[in-house]
Amino acid sequence: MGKRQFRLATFNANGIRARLHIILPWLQQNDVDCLCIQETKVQDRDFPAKPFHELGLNVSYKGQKAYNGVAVVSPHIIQAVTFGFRNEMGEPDDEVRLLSCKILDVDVINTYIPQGKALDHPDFQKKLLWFKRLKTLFQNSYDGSERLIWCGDINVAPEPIDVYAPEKKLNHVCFHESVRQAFKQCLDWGLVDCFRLIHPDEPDQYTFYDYRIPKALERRLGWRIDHILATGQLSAHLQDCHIDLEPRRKEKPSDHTFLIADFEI
DNA sequence: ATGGTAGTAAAACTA
Repeated sequence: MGKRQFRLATFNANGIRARLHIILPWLQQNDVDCLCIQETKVQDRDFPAKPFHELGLNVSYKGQKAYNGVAVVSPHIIQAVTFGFRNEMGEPDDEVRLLSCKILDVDVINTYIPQGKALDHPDFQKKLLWFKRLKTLFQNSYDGSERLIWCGDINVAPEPIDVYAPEKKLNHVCFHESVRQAFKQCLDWGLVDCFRLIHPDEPDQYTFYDYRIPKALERRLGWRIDHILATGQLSAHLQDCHIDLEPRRKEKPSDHTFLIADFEI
């Protein structure tokens, strides 16, 4: 394996058709090997594949009307694409929230994890279960020695430093002790938080700013809920990881930002 | 204590 850079980015688009004015110029200016997108909010027959192809980029995607949807964009061949989990019957489940693929010999798992709605809502139990299913997927499909990246909108702020006013968020579905633990137990399989590896204790580093909070960015009222997690042998070759606030500076800004990691592979 | 905005897609629903 000759040494080369591998740049991966993740972005919750919150409607990919409404974010092309952000995503397409960004792809031209940022040489990524893989961009993972969540919340495309479009069914496959309406997915805007053409503008990506016109930039010489490949794209794999699966979505549904109005909600969810995942996509991967790459200048390389997107290999071994699968969607969702497999149940006991071998049937796929949650296909519009999980895209697995392989790019340049790096295994990539792009996820949009359920937000959970409320602690006492059935969706929150589904969210907790998601982390168990993911750990099982890691255990069953990988041996830990691969170059594996799990990324996406994880909908968890892992530590108090990862959200504003954490003392007021203890019963929030993205910060409750149970969900933070579920996330951590998943990482225990053998994954490292790339952002915190580079920036161990930098506060006010957020990937999401709620539209409903006026001047959230200026007031630093955000969450670090989008993540890039890498296996040991990959994280050992992590060169950089940073949040790109470009989507917030455009007209029609997005509520999430780009998170970017550079590896040497 | 509640609502604040945005996307999808056609009235709510999700975040």
